[in-house]
Amino acid sequence: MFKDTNCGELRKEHAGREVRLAGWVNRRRDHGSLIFIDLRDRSGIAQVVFNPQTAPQAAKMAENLRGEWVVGVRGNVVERPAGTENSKIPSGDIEVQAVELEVFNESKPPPFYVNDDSEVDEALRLRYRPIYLRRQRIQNNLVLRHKIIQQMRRYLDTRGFLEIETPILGKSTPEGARDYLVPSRLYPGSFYALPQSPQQMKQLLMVSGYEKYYQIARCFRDEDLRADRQPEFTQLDLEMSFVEQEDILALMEPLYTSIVEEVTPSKHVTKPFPRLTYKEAMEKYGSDKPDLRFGLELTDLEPAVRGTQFQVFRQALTEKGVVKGITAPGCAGYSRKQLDDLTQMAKDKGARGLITIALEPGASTVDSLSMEHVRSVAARYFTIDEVKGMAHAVGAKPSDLLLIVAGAHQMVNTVLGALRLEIGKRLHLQDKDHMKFAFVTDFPLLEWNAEEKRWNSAHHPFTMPHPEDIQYLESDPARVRAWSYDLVCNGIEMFSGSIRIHRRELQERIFQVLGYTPDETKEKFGHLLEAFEYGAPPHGGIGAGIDRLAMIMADEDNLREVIAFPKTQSATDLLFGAPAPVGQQQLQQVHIKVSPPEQK
RNA sequence: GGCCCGGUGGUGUAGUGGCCUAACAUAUCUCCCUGUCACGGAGAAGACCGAGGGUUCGAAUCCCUUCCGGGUCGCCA
Repeated sequence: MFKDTNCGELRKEHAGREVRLAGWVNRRRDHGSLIFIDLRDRSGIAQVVFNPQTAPQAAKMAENLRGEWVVGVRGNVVERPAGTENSKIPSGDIEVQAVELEVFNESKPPPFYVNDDSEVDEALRLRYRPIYLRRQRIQNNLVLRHKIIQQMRRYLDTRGFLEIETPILGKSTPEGARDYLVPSRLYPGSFYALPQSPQQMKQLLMVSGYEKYYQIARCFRDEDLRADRQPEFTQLDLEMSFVEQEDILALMEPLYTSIVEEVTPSKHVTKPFPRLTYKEAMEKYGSDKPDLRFGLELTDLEPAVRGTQFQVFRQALTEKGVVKGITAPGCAGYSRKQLDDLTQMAKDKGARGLITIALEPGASTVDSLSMEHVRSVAARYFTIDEVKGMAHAVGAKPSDLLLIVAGAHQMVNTVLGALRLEIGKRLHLQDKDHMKFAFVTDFPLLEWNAEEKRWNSAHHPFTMPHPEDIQYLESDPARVRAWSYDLVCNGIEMFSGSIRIHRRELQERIFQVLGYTPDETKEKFGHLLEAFEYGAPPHGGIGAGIDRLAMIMADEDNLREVIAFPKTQSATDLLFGAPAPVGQQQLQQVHIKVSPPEQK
């Protein structure tokens, strides 16, 4: 070993000891003859002093050191002279007086600063990833990620779970995201697909009697990227036999609370996790993954405006739509521009428009409001009682702003949900140190795909319908609730899971509702259906995004900061240059002929 | 595929029609400095403004095309 001590672990107790350190030159302070080096390794930083009087040769060499050179130092740990301690670093009470210096490797000036957290162009972060990964911040993030995964393994191991690996080379299945394909050399024209998740594999493991399975599984989806979506990502994939929904939730809640408590104790977790049904989530928050760190709930305003003369509301109500609103506290003073921005946002999400009503602070209470305190483009259509009624309903006070959307039920919820988040953001109601988890249950089993004119699985086709609703599978598919559940946190989906179907007949019925012919079903899912004929236990599980969990625990707003080697938004790897063309010979081996894309 | 934002010395920014022969900070190089810790001081070098085309007497700045990065809608069972 070139080192016997980690830089960041040196403390007062080590004074008097001779140590060998090795690491990178984080900073150099050259005082002419005295030279200070901040030496950095994974553990942190230690100050090394080169004194020409005590170690002339090392001091001479030290004059040439520059940032990011890799060096080894032999020296003596001493307490710093009184008054020169540095309280900013843990090893700041001591320093190492160098006796001997060895340069393992020099470094060109790095393409960006390693020793601070300054902004770096994303392309540079990716192009020079090995250097970017030296930064303290991302090292912390990767350590945090490691700890999350360790806690998962620890927790599940003590509860009798087995970690079992499943293949990466699998078979393409319909439904879901676009697959990444891998051509077969031995079978011309045939392809493997990389798993979108090990869903069917883990269900088969249940059939095999493993009862409690998990895996830290890499998943692949060939869809467009987002700040919180990479083409390959990591899931905690988990499945259990002989369980009901309640058993899974009871297992998962302590897992997540223990992760946060162990890994980021400074963050606050609300226990127990609140639960809401999909319906409640949509009605109150306009989202199936609500951010519960703040209120501003959506409220039905129909009772307050039932008799209104305002045509927009009347029409919405006659057409079986709804009128709902939220309060933006203290926003009555919003400018025309700010209101226009909100209106535009509402329109982008599908609303015909947005009704804003500013309650100016002139009145002391809602009841003492008069029309002169009400600022709204629709003011002249409302009676003061209607305004008061709406204000009471959404809990608004003078100086607040009401945002109201009328129209089709679902659209109104979605639009107000987006506005709610926007107001929450503007008013800084999203506390990063609060991990507000919640379970969302009772999702619909199916969703109508208007484009393809057929029913899609809301979760996936293996989800167990609510037993009470099975009778409506064919007659009223939209009415069927699923035995599925999500965990959300701060407006982000943390995991998604369900109780699965374990009987062939029911699974076949579902495929039929999804529009598959018996032949297609047999061809695409025969292996699973067959397995169900040999004693499949009731089972269920989850798939949990590990990258996203790490992201919010690390206070990052982009997945790339918690992944060592991420891809760009256009799914390229700027470090390796992937994807890249391959030679003719390689293509021939896998029987691929490339046809160039059509010219525009 | 649509929409939006960005690309200026190594890095991060400023400059949005003439004052730009492009500014500032930092990094780099040279010299000085024995208690600094984002050390300090003096000096030097370094970009023709992502690329191509156009408008104009004049373009980093306006327009078009294109490349790259980012955000977002669609998409993501």
